[in-house]
Amino acid sequence: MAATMKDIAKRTGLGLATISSYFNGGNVREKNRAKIEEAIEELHYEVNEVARGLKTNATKTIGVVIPELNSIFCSEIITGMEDILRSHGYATIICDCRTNRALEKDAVEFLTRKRVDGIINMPVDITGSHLCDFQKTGKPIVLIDRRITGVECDSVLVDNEKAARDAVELLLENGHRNIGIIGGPREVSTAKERLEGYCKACRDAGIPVRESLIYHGDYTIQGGVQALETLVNRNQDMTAVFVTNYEMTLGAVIGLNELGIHIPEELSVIGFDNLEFARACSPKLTIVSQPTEEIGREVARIILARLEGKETEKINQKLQTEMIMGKSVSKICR
Amino acid sequence: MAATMKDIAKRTGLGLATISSYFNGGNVREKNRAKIEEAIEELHYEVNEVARGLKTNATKTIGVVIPELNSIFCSEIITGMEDILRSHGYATIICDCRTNRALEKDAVEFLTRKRVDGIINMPVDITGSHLCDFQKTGKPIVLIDRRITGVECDSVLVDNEKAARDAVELLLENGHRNIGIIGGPREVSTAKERLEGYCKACRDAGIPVRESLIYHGDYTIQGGVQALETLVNRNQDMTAVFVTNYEMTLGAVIGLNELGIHIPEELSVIGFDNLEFARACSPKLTIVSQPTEEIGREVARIILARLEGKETEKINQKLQTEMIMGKSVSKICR
DNA sequence: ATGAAAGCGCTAACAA
DNA sequence: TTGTTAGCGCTTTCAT
Repeated sequence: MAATMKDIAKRTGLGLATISSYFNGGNVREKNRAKIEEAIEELHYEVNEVARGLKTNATKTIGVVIPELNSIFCSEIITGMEDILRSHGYATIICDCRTNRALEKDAVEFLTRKRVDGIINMPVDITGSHLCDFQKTGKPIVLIDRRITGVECDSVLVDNEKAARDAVELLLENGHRNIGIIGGPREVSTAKERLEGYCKACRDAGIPVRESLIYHGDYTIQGGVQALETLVNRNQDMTAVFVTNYEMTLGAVIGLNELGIHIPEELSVIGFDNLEFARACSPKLTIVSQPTEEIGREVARIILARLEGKETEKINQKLQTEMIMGKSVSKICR
Repeated sequence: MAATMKDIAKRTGLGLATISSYFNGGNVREKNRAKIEEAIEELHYEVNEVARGLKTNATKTIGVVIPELNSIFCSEIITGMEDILRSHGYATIICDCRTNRALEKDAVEFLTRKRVDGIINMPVDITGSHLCDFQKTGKPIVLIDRRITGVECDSVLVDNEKAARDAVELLLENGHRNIGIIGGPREVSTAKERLEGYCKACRDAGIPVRESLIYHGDYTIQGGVQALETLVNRNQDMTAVFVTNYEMTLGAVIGLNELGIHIPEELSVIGFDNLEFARACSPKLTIVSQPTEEIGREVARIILARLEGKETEKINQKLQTEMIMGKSVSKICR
């Protein structure tokens, strides 16, 4: 068995309170401090955070529930976030719910039993019903990327409408009129907002929105392949396509590749996320880039503030995206 | 405050042991069972796993320490693994140590304090010194992907030598003689083995290994870009290059792109991992593909077996890779 | 089948 | 500053 504080007390002849005080930054006489440190060394003592957690009712653990770990948008956010949280003594338990509402609910219950101090969630269930019980514990919840209807809590989102508007306007400026969009699932807020940006940009340019140019994808690679094929087949006059997340962008490029369609001569493309992938495409892909690092940092900052009891008003951060110019958009002269 | 077993006891008039027995599959009279269930419902009771962990000396939590979460090889392995572990009631705390030995050591100590029941590690420190103290607890450690020298434990590896040999032999069969390799860090076992496979294949074909064709990269994207540029510059006669992980493959493709070198006319390429990226390349990239899902499954299986006290002998799994044919290798006629 | 009580390793209130 | 002690919520004997 591992050494306990009792062992240290016995070995040093001190009381438990002194040892505890030592670990919690209290005042301990220099002599005793040395004794304690020696004992720790000898016994290879490590604080038992489980026991501490039981007593303090705080596990120093944050639960993270996301749709797909194996998605670069998620993993980039988590990387930065976890770094900060760990440096503040918090562990993160990550639950990948495979874009499945039932699994998402399971994950939150699981984390509730684990008594995590807070939950960070990129929600799949837009009603937020999976979070209701946890919220009753009074512990903080921070939402990433997507809005939900049922639950009021802090969130870090991206200005998706503007992101899409920027992309579509770039295409319009280059003379494109028949622009396809590979959107996301109808119920996901980011997808709605991106589609809305697309529609607004078109309308503002006096171009009627045509249903056949809109494809509601599922944010997966294979979905992107299929979306591209469908759009190409049913729109002979389409000269450009805007793809609204990374996985589908990858899928669309695969589709174009396998159909032998050349970018940008035959079809202009604007993708989403993953700068490095964009650079690896030939010609380099023009993309909308989300500030994943910043999202991770902000989420960490917000939940830490809540855990320390700061911040009273709801925080609803909205971050901006950036267009990264490549060579995948051609100029059309009429 | 959340409800406790005491609250249920009070509400049902039963003793604590009965409630506990109910939760742990013991025999409880049907009448009482119903009463308990009603109370759970009413009080929104959720087991406190922290308290349970303190008592049972098992947290039902596994620590995972990896070099980079934001690497597809890692995230694919973790995805499958976490799925299985969670379905067995285990949480996974993931620590991304940023390919840094000091952070890796910190992570293991952190997990030790958290009293995780076991550690899964894709090691950065090849001496394994970061694992020594944890190993003394008698809890299981499973290594992924890389060998270490100091510590004896279960591992799930890949046959890297064969993987590299397959790739190089394919190039040789197609008439290539001046084959470059973008290898990994000298001290990492996978890199050594892949380089060894490259060297053996060359020697077996009667081709002397030329130092200038070997680049020791760092397994990062930017490292891949630089490696490719270096190899191309110092080997005018190089007709093919073998890249030994995904990030560097992405980097190499970026480099080729930016230098305007065509695959495979000017340079044949064999990459590593990420089938989808390979499909998105034009022409489709030929790659060595590692069985990430299987690795994840095996790791989960092994650590679960250990946790249940099964398995006595050290397990050293070695899985095979697969060549996925694309069109990035040209045939050279002489 | 159920109840009473001890104790897992820690913190914190109180006393000294 | 340091020691004593109660108790966090659970499991687990040991009785009954």
